[in-house]
Amino acid sequence: MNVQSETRRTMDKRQQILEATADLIAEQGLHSCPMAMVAKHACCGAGTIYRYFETKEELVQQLFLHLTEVMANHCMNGYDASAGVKLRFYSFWGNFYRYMLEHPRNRTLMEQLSASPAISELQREEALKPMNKALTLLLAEGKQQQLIKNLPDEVLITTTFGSLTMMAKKLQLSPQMFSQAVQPDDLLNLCWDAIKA
Amino acid sequence: MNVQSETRRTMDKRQQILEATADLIAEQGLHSCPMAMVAKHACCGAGTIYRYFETKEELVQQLFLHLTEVMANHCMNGYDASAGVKLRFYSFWGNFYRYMLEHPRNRTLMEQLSASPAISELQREEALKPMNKALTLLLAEGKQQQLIKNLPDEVLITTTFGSLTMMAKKLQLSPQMFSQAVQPDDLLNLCWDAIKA
DNA sequence: AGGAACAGAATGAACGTTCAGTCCGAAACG
DNA sequence: CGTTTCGGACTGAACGTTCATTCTGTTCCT
Repeated sequence: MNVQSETRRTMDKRQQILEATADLIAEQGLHSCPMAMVAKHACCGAGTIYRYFETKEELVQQLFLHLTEVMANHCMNGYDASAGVKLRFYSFWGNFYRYMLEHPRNRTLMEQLSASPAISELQREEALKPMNKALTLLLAEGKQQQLIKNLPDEVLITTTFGSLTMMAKKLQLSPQMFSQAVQPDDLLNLCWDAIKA
Repeated sequence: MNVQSETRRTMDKRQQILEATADLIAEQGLHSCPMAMVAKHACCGAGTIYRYFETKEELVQQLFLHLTEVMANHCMNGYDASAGVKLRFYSFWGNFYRYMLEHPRNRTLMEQLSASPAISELQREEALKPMNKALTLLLAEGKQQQLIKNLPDEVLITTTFGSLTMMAKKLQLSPQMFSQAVQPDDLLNLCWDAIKA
């Protein structure tokens, strides 16, 4: 058996366990997802999980890293680094917002894990670095062209991130509170108005 | 013993237990705050807690309600319902943001409890209703005067709330990421620009 | 004295983790 | 080619720990 298929076989079960964990945490919360139930949902014995993850804590951390990576990739979908500042802003954050809306399970998970002490702040920062790289370039260009407020990048990123995240959360948890449909473009306009000079 | 002092005496111990719970959850997270430790920090026996709260779950819910109420009150500090729209906006959200910055423990708590299945979405909505009442009036007036975008109130509130909440969180958890000091007024300007027509 | 409030040891359930044994495919051997 | 041996992936019952909750005896107040 070559390395490739060995890796594949291993990855598959690992992936099953990660998926099972994701489903359970999203549905019931971190504290009511016993390893025995993860095992059941992943169709394996409890002991098997420990062949792939040293502890439950590590399992959860790996899940978080996996999620973040997938999300960051979605944000960069069709991102044209040579396009204009405003267009790139809409592309990036539009991808982000749509991802959150279309993957409520993952949205819930990221929220739960981001609030949990199971994930250290350092891990969170590390996981988001790739996302921030593209944004830093974007904002630098925007500031230079005087399109964007001259505030620290972290402020511009954090406020936009916060707005869209909270909106996606509200729409998922209390859709009945929104009498009219909410257009993603309205939100992006709102975020753009916030940071534009 | 009259009703008043009976209430007072009871409230004091109840309060101690709530405070102890708040400290422990904020420091270690919901899952690592055993009742025995709550009792120790509240300087009482474990059994005593059950004289004031039926279960741990109820204790946590009461804590959440208490926190929300205190915070909502702070937001209304010095709120002059007859002042102009923009001024009221700055007053309300300025109070909110400052409260979050100055009470990091409570901020962390609200975040943890808001993400936890221990608190139902219904409870969360109920708790925030008083806050929303003032804001609804404010936004209606702003829209009428064409100062504010004609979007659903929930959108305007949620995005502002999200921005400020996320900023307070970032500043608390990763202060080193902000090279320059962040002026609250800069943030409020940013939020105002977001929602202004 | 009598009753309410309290403390903390006792209880039992739930959970993460371990480990002794099973299973299965691949190599080694006849 | 058929049989045996081997190794490691896998299982799930069992273990020890931790925790919420209860219970029983004690203290405090009137």
